Amino acid sequence: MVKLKPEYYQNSDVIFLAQDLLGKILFTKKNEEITAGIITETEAYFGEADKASHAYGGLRTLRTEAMFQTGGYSYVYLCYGIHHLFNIVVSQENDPKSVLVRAVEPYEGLSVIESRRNRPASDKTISSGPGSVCKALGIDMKFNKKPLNGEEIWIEDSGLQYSQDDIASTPRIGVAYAGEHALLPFRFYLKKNRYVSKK
DNA sequence: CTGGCGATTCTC
DNA sequence: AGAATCGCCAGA
Repeated sequence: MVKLKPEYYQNSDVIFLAQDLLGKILFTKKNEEITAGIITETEAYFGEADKASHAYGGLRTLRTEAMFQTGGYSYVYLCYGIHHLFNIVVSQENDPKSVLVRAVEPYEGLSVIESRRNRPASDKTISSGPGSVCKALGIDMKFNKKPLNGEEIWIEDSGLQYSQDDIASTPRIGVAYAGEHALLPFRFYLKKNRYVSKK
């Protein structure tokens, strides 16, 4: 397998990328331990015009700064004071589009993932939900604004291909405040995979 | 400076 | 159903 190249992420079609990233494999290396998961669920945030995005209206602050970088970087932030959430920044510089990774299927370093989550890898809740993904793969704020083709965190192309029939789409989770954008069907997941936050 | 709240999860 | 828990942002 090969790491996805920076050009892959510089596509401005975040709706396409959110679906195309399903089946790709997210790796992290922390304390010399490598863990990885197959991406099974994503959400697309389409930038300045998206009322559900942290970058709505072009809001550029210390927190959202990562999203304004060129595609191929990470955006990690803390939610509810407890949970880390991991996003893939896409498109070009100053176009703050991103893909939130909401669930993965454990792929490598299973024993490490199991001890981080204190449950067996066969339990589908081990890495379903954006906070759980980060805990399973050891992602914290130190992983913010990192290039996704580096040595700490990266994504590989598994070669898996899916058709539209394999992918379900629903409104995004937890964005009821986003007015008319709350209902847009920009959450995507693999229908046949158990490791999804909710069907 | 201060107050309210969030792209959530776990436990009761 | 409710708690945990804190950084971020808006408003004063």
